[in-house]
Amino acid sequence: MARGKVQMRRIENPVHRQVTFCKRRMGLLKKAKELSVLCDADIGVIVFSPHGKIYELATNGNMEGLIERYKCNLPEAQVESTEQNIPMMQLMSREIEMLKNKEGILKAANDILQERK
Amino acid sequence: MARGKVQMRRIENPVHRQVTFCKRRMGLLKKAKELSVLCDADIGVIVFSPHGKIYELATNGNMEGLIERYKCNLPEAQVESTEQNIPMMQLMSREIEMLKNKEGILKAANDILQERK
DNA sequence: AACTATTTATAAGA
DNA sequence: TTCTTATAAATAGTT
Repeated sequence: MARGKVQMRRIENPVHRQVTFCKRRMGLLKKAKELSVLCDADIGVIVFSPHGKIYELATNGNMEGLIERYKCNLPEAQVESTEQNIPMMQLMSREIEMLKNKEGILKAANDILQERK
Repeated sequence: MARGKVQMRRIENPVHRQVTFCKRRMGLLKKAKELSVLCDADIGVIVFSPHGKIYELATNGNMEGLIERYKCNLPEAQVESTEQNIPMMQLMSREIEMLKNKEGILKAANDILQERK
């Protein structure tokens, strides 16, 4: 956003990524607080870093309460949502599968380009 | 933030407040998406409007899962985290990270090839 | 962590 | 709500 546009994709350089994460995370939480104050809204933000560290903001000071309120307002059927009961391991399995698929697609694209060269 | 600074307090004019709510809400969600993509983070945002309407974003596409993950990582909850699953979860975390790195390398290779073409 | 050149977000107006 | 535009704010690259 400054001194050059940024491409909307994962920053590969770990140092650069960490710095940007820190800067933008602060920016995001600031924006959330501002929206909350200016417009009288309740806002919850949860951020999981790539390494699993959690950063959070609940403008009403209570994330648990905010989550409860969120769940109470979900369309009826979701109370017994299966998603809620899916163990973490299953979620991770899905992510791994998705990433492997992506990898396959990228490799294929790569191969095609190399042949043309 | 433009054509005049804004005071950090509730906007009293209802029309003005509604317009600002709409604009800034979109801005907040955009920022959250950007942070997620650039820095490989999972982010959940829940916004309750003053009238109780809910706006939400879960960058992994699943707010329920994100909330579960959040709850699992709360200090109180960590006690009941079954030790049995920890080693497997760590292995899976590593695999996910490795796959993401691979993805980045492949994308970069792809870009280089495309430029040469 | 601080500094700026730029990009982005957005307040006010239409 | 949507568009425009002047200006405030955020931030990418650098030191």
